[in-house]
Amino acid sequence: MSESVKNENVKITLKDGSILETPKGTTVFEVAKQISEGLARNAAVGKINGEIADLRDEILTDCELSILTLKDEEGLSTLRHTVSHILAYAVQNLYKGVKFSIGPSTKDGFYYDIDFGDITVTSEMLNDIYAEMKRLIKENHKIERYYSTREEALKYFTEKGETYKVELVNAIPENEKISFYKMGDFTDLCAGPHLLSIGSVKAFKLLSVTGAYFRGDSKNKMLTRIYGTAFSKQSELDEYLTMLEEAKKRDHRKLGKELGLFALRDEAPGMPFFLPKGMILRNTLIDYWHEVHNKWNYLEISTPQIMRRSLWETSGHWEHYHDDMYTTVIDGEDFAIKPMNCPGSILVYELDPHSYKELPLRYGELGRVHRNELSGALHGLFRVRCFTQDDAHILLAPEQIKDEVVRITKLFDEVYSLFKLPYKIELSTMPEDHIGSEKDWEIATKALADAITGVGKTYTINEGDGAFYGPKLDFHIKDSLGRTWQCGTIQLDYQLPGRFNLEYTGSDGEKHTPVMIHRVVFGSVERFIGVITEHFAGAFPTWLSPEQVRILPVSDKFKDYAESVNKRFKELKIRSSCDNRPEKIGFKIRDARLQKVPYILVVGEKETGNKTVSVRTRKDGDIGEVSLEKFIADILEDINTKRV
RNA sequence: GCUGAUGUGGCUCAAUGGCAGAGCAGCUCAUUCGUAAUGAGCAGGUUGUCGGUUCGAUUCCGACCAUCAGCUCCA
Repeated sequence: MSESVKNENVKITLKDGSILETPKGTTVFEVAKQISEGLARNAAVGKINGEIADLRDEILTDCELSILTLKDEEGLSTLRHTVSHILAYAVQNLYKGVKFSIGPSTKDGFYYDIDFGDITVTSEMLNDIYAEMKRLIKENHKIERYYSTREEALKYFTEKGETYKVELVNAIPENEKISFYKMGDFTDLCAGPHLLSIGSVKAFKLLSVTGAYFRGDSKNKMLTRIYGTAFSKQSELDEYLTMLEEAKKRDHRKLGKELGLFALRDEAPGMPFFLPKGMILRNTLIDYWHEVHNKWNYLEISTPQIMRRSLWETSGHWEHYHDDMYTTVIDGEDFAIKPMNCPGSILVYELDPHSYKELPLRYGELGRVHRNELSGALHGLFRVRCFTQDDAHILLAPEQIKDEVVRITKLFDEVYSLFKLPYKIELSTMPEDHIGSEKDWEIATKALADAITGVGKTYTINEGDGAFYGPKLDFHIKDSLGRTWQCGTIQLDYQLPGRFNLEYTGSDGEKHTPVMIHRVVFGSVERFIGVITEHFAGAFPTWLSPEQVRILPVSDKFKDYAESVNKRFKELKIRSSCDNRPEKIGFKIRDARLQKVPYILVVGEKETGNKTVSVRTRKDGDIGEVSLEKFIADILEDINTKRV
């Protein structure tokens, strides 16, 4: 590599802003080594001009360089990527005749897709593979990078019978270099970057084996995918594994059953039943939604479940969304059960002529939609076929977009903050299957980006993931276990209003076509309930708890006092109940604790005499005797401030 | 939809080519109790559905349905 050096001075701006000048012919890697021997030895990875790169053979002038450690997000993904190659190396050593596909890092770890031929991979085999990986790491193989021509690469993989790799080489665009990484006897096609050597891998685990299609296409052969994860330190790996266990305990499907929130039945796959307690939670959430949307000047509407085919043809859904729609025939004509609420809102807008003075016009709708999701994709409340979008369709003038998106972002912030859910914003751009001109898409995409930058937030770009009618902003919230969920979206739509010939009269007296914004905060009420169930581990904040207080008389003798307290709570609209069963107090407490009731009140002789209650909170346990009035003041404050 | 696994009282889980079992929950009785399980008894099942093999199927085979882990898709 060094013989190809022909650049002038290397002038590098470091992460901290300082500038480093080095003599002619220095590679970035050498600079990196100078800056921090330790870090560079492990990672050999940095960001050059903002792009993540393998530093070992990059020669650049005037670049900005930041060296990554294994703790940085990108450094960690490099580590995981390398571990996936070690996995493949171990498999190559242990099993003959296997063929390799790809082995990338993912958000939480890595995987490698391997064609094991007729062999079924068992968990014992995972143990063997793990042991072999450990052995290889101990041998601390160096990782070397080199390039080859397309012909050489094809020849190499064809001779080895690596048919998947041949396909992968063929898929590499003409102008890109074909790069290989070699560790010991294992050579793999890979764009990198990778660690310098594998000895620095300290903590990894193989997690599961599943099937996955080559290149994600179900027409291709199903390969064996081995999942694993890796961290820079053992303690971080342990923490992650603990988190996985905790997540299992919090599974909303399990909690939903235990707490009596919702149920799924074979008779309606993917269409949840809400049970009395789940209904209280749901209605409380919806009451809050009304409160917020009232405050931000939304007008609530409700539109029909089933509408005529012609409507969906005009909207484009009949053509672009048909596979996901349930259809029916009424009086010999085709109808569709709505998969989206937007066409309904448009019909409402069409009822009257509109002036620019009315805009932005914000229609809110808790619209129940049905989508024919793949049976294999159904999952509790997270992926269902029938759900309620907390939808809104905003019609406005193009020049109002930025301000309106800013307003929506503020509303979102208010809602997510209430649940203590931090979030990240993602901007999705034009997909292949789209309607409208590229020019319109460009304008729309820029408007969204500008609004977010305008409120001082940042976003990442998700190329080609927009809806078919426009670009969108997705809000990914992060729960208490650090998992992310896509909830809110703001979709800009220059297409639908035009398709329906919507108009408003401008200040110039001329007719103009409004722009439409589709947006949801919760995303789906059902899924949001699933998310917060896991986020709070079923211990909902008092304002959301289906049962806020449970009163436990110590024995039958104190039932009357318990009931009088209960009656008082009911008058104050506090959700309470009395556990009058002839059981011991310990038993009743256990039961109330398992149901995650935020306040448990024990009443016996003392409390009856003093007009007090003995309070046991979900959070702090037994906090002793408190006057009834004081308790009422406290719980009302908890509820009214929606304390989390 | 695809690949693989699973399906046994309300729940969690045993067992078996020959009468299906436990714990919890439920019901009854006794206990009236002070901060995470009082005791005794009773009841509860066409083993997901349909078909096949068999003297006999819950067990073996097939189809279907659902669920789970993924792929894919997405709120």
